[in-house]
Amino acid sequence: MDKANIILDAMKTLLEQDDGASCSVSDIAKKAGIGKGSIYYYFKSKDEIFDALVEREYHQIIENCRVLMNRSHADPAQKFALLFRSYRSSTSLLAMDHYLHQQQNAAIHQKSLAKILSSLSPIVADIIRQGVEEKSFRCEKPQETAEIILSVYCFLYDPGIFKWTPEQLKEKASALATLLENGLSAAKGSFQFLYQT
Amino acid sequence: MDKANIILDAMKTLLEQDDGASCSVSDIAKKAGIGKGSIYYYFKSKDEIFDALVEREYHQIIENCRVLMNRSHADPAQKFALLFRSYRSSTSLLAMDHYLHQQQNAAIHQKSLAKILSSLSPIVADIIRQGVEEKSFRCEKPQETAEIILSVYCFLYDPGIFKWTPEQLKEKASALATLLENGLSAAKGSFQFLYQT
DNA sequence: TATTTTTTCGACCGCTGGTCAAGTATGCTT
DNA sequence: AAGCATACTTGACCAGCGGTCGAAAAAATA
Repeated sequence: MDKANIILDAMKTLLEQDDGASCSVSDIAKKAGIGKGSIYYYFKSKDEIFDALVEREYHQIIENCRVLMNRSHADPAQKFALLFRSYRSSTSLLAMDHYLHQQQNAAIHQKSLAKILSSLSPIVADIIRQGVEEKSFRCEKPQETAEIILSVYCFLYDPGIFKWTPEQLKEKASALATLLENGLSAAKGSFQFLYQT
Repeated sequence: MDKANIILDAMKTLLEQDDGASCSVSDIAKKAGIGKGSIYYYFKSKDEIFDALVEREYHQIIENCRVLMNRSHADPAQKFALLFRSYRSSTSLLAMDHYLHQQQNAAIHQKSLAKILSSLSPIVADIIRQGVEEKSFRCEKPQETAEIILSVYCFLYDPGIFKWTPEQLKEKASALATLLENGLSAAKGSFQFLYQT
């Protein structure tokens, strides 16, 4: 296997340890079974390792979402729900996700949120465009609107940033659903899936 | 003056310098004209100094916003614009902002964003409620809706997370304005202030 | 085989946030 | 004034960090 990927695996393993283990470059080297200097032969900084890991871990998930959307012939509102559920279940399998929500991993967490938003937003934008074509939505700026929706999802719903109760989350989801239904001139109930589990 | 505030002043001064990066505890001590050990007599960690500074600096800004809103008798849309501009100009004076947008400070950055959102959302919610009373808005969940608006503002517009060009920012602001106008059933153009200037 | 190129390595560097025993200033009690 | 306790100050010191580097080993090329 690629040496770079061995390093990424080592880091991932460290991030998944629940004791909140430190994740220094030396630790990564030790876990990967190589010298610390070798790390810097493949990556030029620790930040670059972070970036590469985020890139690698989320790539497959995003790709699955993309394929799912391309294959689906459902109406836009249903596609929204489908995408939402697919993404939800994928990330819940990602053990790393849970550990990103710890204070000490705030930097990589932030990067991964940015990656998710920029990768998913074109997919969401396509759904909105389809909705506009089929006259079930009205929206002049699908890409930007998608980013707005996702930023709420990434930020406000993030358990690492806010500690909402399930009831509070439901209220927020319901408010978002209403805002979107009116904001996109969609049929009432189109976004019910957001707060129904 | 309070010793703790002298320390905070020293840190603030350092953060306001162009290079910004060098802000070690030793630097703070030197600037404050005290020994490094004394810092730890008043704060138990560097993070705690950060927290105290964020708390101190944002408290006044938020308070100003609150007073401004209480005194204003404008209609809700104008209040929105007023709040938006007041907050914008206040934070632009806050040189600290730049420091928060560096990788290594992601944790405290996240904390300050959360603080901003939870402090400002009740104020925004009150504006929405006023709009509902005056029939210029329609909204069932003002508090949650306020949080949604602010989370877009805190996350998507954050220069530490995303590197949008001014043009891109304007597009997003315009999309948000449209979404809010429709989402709150507000008059067209109510949220123009978001993307003008 | 000889020579060049790629890869590995850990001692080392400057710097960080944080600790601590020792010392000084302050104010209270008698 | 003297004795004493408490509040405060200090910089040398520490472990650990991300990152560097020259030397050595391994692999590729001739």
